[in-house]
Amino acid sequence: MARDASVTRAEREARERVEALGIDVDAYAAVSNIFRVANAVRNHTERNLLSEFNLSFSGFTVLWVLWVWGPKESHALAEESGISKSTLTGVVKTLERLGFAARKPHAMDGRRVFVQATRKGISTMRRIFPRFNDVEAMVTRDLSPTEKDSLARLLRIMLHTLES
Amino acid sequence: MARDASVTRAEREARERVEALGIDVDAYAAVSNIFRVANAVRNHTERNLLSEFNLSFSGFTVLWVLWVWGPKESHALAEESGISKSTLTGVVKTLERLGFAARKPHAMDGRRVFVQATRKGISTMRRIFPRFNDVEAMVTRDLSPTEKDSLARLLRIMLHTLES
DNA sequence: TTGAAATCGTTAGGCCCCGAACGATATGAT
DNA sequence: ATCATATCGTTCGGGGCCTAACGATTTCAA
Repeated sequence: MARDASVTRAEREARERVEALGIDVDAYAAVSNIFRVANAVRNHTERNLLSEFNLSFSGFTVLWVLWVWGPKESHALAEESGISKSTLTGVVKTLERLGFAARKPHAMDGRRVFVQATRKGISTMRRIFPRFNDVEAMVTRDLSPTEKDSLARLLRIMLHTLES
Repeated sequence: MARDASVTRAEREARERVEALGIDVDAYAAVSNIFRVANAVRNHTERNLLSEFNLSFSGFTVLWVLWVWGPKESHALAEESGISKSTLTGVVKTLERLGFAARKPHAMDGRRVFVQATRKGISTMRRIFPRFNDVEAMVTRDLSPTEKDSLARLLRIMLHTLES
């Protein structure tokens, strides 16, 4: 089947409803499709892969960060995972219950806490990540390598805009 | 300032850690950046705009669908909003409490329920949406119109892939 | 016409999500 | 040495998010 880049029905309806308001339609189309894709991929991954390991998407993300970066302090781990400190507290509790991560107090500073992946957490990530990447490859299978690269590049520009 | 499309520190670290595993790096970069941007924009919007109206991002989305499409049955409204039926039940409760939406029983079928935006909901959307679009324009301000269009097009291809 | 099957929206249970407030700890100026 | 200030991670309260199970209703075949 030829790949399909046509505007979805929802998007078309929305355009008509909103056209009169002096809206930046290009910006709307770009951003709303980011949400749609993120939502769809997240749900697909949770249902078809992560549920098998009792991991939420956030749990997976946090464990992934620990795997890539090694032990991290809570505030940095939350920042890197894109969630708040208070959310991280709950997610780490879940990861501890599953045996995937552990807390470690800071030697010099009684306020700080390190979080690290356990051996079980690491070996689990080694099993999950290739399959997670299979999903990433699947959802981008109708894009050429150049287009994937271009997509990532455009999104990176947005990230830098947001950070400034 | 010249716009910045450089690879973020996190992404660079991840690549090094993961390179050995035979990973599709282009797919990884594209998908992970979609999540990063979606997360950042969602949080920014909730904090700086929607909180003013006591709306969550989902509440906004549902109200937006009702505004664009008019009254809808629950299952279709959930589908269109990208959330489950059970989540919708809670979100509509909140919208009702805020006076933005109302339930209406189906005349012929006792199982079905219509949800519609109230006058207050509609007038509120007319105030919010242009400001929401301002955010969309802001986060894409470093992309040319052609690039925004290209971004939306690539994402649409992914959406169609996911739906098939 | 009646009973099994399908289809609604809701509820139950468990986790994620945030901001605000809190207690514990550390820092730094006096 | 002390005490105000800053900075940790956690708790609290209120929503959002899912799947599974449920009650109510409708459909349709026997």
